[in-house]
Amino acid sequence: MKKYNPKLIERKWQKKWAESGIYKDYSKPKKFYALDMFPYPSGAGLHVGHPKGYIATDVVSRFKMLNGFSVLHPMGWDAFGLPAENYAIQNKIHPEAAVKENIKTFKKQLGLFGFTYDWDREINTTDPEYYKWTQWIFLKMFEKGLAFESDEPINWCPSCQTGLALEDLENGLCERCGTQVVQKKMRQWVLKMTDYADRLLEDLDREELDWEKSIVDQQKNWIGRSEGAIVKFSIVTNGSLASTMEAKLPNMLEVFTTRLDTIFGCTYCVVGPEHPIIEKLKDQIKNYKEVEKYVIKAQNKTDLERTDLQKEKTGVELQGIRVTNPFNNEELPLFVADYVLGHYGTGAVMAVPAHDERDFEFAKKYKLPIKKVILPEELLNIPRNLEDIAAGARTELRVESDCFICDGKLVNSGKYSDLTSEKAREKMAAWLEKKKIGGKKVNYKMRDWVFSRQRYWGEPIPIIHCEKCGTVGVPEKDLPVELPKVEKYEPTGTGEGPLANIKEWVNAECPQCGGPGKRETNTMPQWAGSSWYYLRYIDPKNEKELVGKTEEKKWMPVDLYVGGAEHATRHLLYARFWHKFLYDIGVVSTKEPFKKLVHVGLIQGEDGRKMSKRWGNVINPDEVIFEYGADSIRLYEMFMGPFMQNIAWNTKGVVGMRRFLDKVWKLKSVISEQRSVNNNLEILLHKTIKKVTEDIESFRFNTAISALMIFLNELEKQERLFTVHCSLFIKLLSPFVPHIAEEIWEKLGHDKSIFFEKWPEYDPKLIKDEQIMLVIQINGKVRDQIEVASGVKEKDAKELALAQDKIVKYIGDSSIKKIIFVRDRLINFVI
RNA sequence: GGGUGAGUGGCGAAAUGGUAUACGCACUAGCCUUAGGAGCUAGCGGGGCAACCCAUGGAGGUUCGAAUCCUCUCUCACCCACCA
Repeated sequence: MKKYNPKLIERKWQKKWAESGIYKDYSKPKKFYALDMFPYPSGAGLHVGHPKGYIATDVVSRFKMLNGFSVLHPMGWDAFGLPAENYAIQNKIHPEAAVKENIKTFKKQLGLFGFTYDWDREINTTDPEYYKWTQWIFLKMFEKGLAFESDEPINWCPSCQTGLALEDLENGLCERCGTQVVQKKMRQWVLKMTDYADRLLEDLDREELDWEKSIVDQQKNWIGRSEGAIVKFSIVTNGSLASTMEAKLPNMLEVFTTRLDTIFGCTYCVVGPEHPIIEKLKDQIKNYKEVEKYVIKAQNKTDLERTDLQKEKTGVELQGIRVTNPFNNEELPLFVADYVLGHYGTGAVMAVPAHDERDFEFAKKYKLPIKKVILPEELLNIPRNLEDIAAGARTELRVESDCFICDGKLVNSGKYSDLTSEKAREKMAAWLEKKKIGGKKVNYKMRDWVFSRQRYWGEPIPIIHCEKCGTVGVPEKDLPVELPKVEKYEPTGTGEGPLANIKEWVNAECPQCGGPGKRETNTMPQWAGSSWYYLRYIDPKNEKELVGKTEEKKWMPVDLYVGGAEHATRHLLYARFWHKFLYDIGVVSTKEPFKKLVHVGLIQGEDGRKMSKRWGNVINPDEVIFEYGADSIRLYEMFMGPFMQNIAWNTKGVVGMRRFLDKVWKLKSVISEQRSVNNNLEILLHKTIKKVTEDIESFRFNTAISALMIFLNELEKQERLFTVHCSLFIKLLSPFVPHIAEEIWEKLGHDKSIFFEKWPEYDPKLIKDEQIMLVIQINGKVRDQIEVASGVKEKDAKELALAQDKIVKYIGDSSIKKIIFVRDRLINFVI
């Protein structure tokens, strides 16, 4: 018998699979679309952590094939964007060349694992034939008014020299390079994602959406819907209402609040430093110099400084300006303070120090009045019975500081006093609406998507600026607008993209009037191409449409999507947004793109830290495969623990998997005859079929594999092995370790691939043991166990149990108070 | 500060109200071997000669019975964070 030699076997089968194209049978009636988050091909190549998710989708894909599904399992490259470009700049290669090189490496590395990818469907986001459609989607959004130009200040990374979306920040630092982001006012393309906020939120609760709770919660949190109200405070300047229409001065200050019930406790109002009212009322503000100084200082602060929770709150009163609370006509001071954010709500708030911690802090510092208008309900119904107090009935009653931020009952609130917070909010909002000075309003934390980057390596935005016609979309027939090949592509830092330097590219005819125009020089962000790629796999060669209708209907939605949890609020939100837009314009037929979403846990370095060059703890899969074989690493990564959990790599673990496969390999030589007998092994086999089937379906690969190991251990104890047992066992193993499974299958005398076989079904009659071990407990403690026929009745079990010496001894003279009998499991005597 | 999840042998972990520690790694002893980063056999939570007792971060509770459910508490990880 030859030794198990994974190198030979794996090369042989990978070649055979590629030649025969067994994975490309898309003719079966049932479909399954298995998708991995495609990688961006970095220069470092794959480490052992990357393939974990890919292995899982491959296991499920093969499992589904065996269960009679047509399986679409594609792979491609997300190659635009900052990481690829920064890598190219650092290594002084053109990004296009770098990407080409890196893809080659990645593809070679992935090839070693024996995945079922249909490489005919390979896509690359930097391919003009691909980004033609990315640009097409942008144009459609532009046509519908969802893509527009804006001059709002945005987050600017001084190191990457580009604007960033809110989603690209980590604690106010650039997510890519860690540089502090600054606010910069500049012309930007923005996608109106907030128009879809409600649908993005609501559809997360759709029944057919089988997503992990943590990711659903993260998205909900990010979208951040909050129901509140707008209240208009009238503005009083120098003692009179500022409604002189001639001067066009604003006469109302709009604030947003979720706690309208606390409005009688409002003792001042605050606007953020960005608020336009400051500029507009500058002549009325007595201390304008001081105010201006504060505003400039606040604007120069980085986001990190400004949002630092530890820092003390600061602000300046706008002297000469007062605002009036419409509910009680009280005149209140107005402040500017940078704890109020310009971009959320109306950029202005009513401050209620008694019931908001931030206002409380500010009011204490500036000695502003604090007026209580909400009391905890418990305080109003103090229990008469002192014993209740002793019993802890009032543990809920805790007023730790003078600031009470929960709902309760209103006091000192005019006709609204004695109402609960919830009721008061309803009534007050209704009153505001009646008086036309505000009303209910829903706000979102999520902001529109800042969609332009001042960089070279991205999809050109297909827009031409014409002096006469303004911004004009490039006609569909002229797509793609190809990214020009240039020598110099470093960022300019001026706010224009590097493309601005290429005169012959920039100057273009206006598609509308034929006059001189200039091309848009900003490019799209990294996330553009990945926002719809799953659709292109379905119909990658289609030149006329983004995706053909028939093909789209056949494959969508994606049945299984596997990837890292870090994409919960960016890629997954952007993709859902684009998908909903494509649904609205009739390109796709499903409301949501991804049916089941599973996130893959990180594989950390052997030192428990994140695998990275910096720590020198990177494990290269090529070397592991060279040493132990692809099947061993596949098996190990699925066995190492719960799929979603982060776990440190341990090469010793791969050794164990190799030992297991060595034993599997040896089995084939001792198979003696083809016969089935009904014995314990048969029962175990059917139990194993059940367990492996269920575990693969629910992503519990680790326990599926352990069941297979238990079965092998049992097989090894047998004197004679029967072909039927071994065949079924190999089939169960095949999704995990396809190469060795094929080889053994062939050696067993089959001339067709094991993946043309049918997945084994268990016999429900066989998974019931005939004899079971019945546990005997006394007062819940295990004291003995007896072998009895399964399905034994309580009466018989009791008799048998009470006949055991040990039990007799334990019970002694005590009387049995109660007997608990759990069928086929235990009998418990309470004495 | 908010959200989510998790704490079980030397290590990765299993068990979702019913025999805690399956399976794998590491380790120990023995066999085989010129040798072993190979293979085989046995052992492997702690204590005890034993009968047994004690153990799932900690403290209570519910239950005939709790790693699992409830209350409090400690620790760790990830995500969000002045969102009014």
